[in-house]
Amino acid sequence: MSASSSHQKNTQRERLEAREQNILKAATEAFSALGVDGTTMAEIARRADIAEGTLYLYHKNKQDLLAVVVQNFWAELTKGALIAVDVSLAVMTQLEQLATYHLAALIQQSDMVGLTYRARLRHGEPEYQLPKIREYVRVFDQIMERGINRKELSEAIPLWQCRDVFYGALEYSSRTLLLREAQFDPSVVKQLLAMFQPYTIDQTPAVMAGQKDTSIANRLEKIESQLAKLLSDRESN
Amino acid sequence: MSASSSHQKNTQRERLEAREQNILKAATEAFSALGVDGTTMAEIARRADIAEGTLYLYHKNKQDLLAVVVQNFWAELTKGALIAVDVSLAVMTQLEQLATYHLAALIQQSDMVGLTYRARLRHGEPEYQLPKIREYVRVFDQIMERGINRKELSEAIPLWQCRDVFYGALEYSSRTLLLREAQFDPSVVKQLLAMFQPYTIDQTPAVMAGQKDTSIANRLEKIESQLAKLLSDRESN
DNA sequence: GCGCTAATATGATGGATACTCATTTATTCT
DNA sequence: AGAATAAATGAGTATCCATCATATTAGCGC
Repeated sequence: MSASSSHQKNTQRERLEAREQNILKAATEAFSALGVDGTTMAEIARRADIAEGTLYLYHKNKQDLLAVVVQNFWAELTKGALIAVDVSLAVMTQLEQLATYHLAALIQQSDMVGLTYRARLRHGEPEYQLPKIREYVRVFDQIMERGINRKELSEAIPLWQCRDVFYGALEYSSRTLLLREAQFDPSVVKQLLAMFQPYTIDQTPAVMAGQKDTSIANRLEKIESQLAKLLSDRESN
Repeated sequence: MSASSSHQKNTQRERLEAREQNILKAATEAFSALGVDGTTMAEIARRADIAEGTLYLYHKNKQDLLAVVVQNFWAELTKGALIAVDVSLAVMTQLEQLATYHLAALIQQSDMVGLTYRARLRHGEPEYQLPKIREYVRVFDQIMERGINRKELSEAIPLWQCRDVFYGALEYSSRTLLLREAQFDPSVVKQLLAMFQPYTIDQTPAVMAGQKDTSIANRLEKIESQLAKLLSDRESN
């Protein structure tokens, strides 16, 4: 019996955890499918197979439950982002990986993005941002910080401004892509990265610059120096 | 009395219009101050000095009233934007004017931006955008279109992608500025414009190009003219 | 001015729902 | 096993959106 009892204790804890997860899953699916206003607490309880009152043992109110759902979404997104980015590669490549992952995720899970807007609107607290979202955005910051540390990115612009342009452009792009019912479009990422090209610092040392470097800045620089040489040669003649 | 009667008819129409405006004003202030969920239809009716039922003669339901409030906001914003932009100036200057106006307005009226997110979330219709918002965004498009027509902007990038980066960056910047409780920051606009510099086509003739211009377009142009000169010299020799 | 019709306004009422709480059920501890 | 504690329940309450039968007002021919 003591073994059975300890086993029961275990399953009890597990059951609580499982119930918590059940509620989260039920709420996520309901909110996602029916919208916040279209989802009643009764419906969530029904889907989680518990009584309505039980919901309030786990979450203070509907708004709180929504916040948990949304936070969970962004936490998962952060996990995925960290996997999608290969830290060993060039920083611009990392940015491309993250941008691609981000844009695709936002489009694919646009309903969750909608819920996010709704969850942010707590009244009273002045423009509060959910911690898990902040954490996600930090993934962008970290890559750019890394770029500066590795001297692959110019320090000319404040990091947060770079991040705002990058992140904001992607977020809005996902909205317009959805509006035109379009799928993920890699050219959006390409163009955005191109705009950051001027702030990159080329890593290939002059010695091993045998292979082509197609960055515009580099090609221009090479042409300019060649021209300058030609002109000075001409003058000396 | 016929004069009085016609006058009354007039004031009657005016009273209807005035009542409409009263409701709009009351709803705007209430939503803005108390949030959507914090505002009851009774409260709006009280502020507009009418009975609750009367509200429904002017607006189908709460969500509809919110939509009207939000649409009105963006319509006003569009008016202001058209005034803030001087069409006779260089396109990049127009973009700077619009960006400045836009960023300042979003920060100053952040509550309305919050309401906008809420109004967009009609369930059923798939990711619908309010027409007045679309109209506002078109102001951005028009400037860029003008830039291409005037050969001040490169056609290299699809216009809508440019617009997305520009608009999205500003929208997100306003959010982060609010989060750090900062005021309007002109450097945000400056930096954003700088990122579009590579896509501008310089208008100043080569003669007055004394001062350094590091834009890629300009450097290219200079190279081209130098090359042309070299070649023509070679031929004449 | 006066009735008649149409338009407009009202607020009591219904229905729905978020949240509470007294009671019941399950689990833990001795 | 039995007391004590924790968890779950669902009927009940307050609130709020939206409706609708009724009341008020305006328009208009005479």
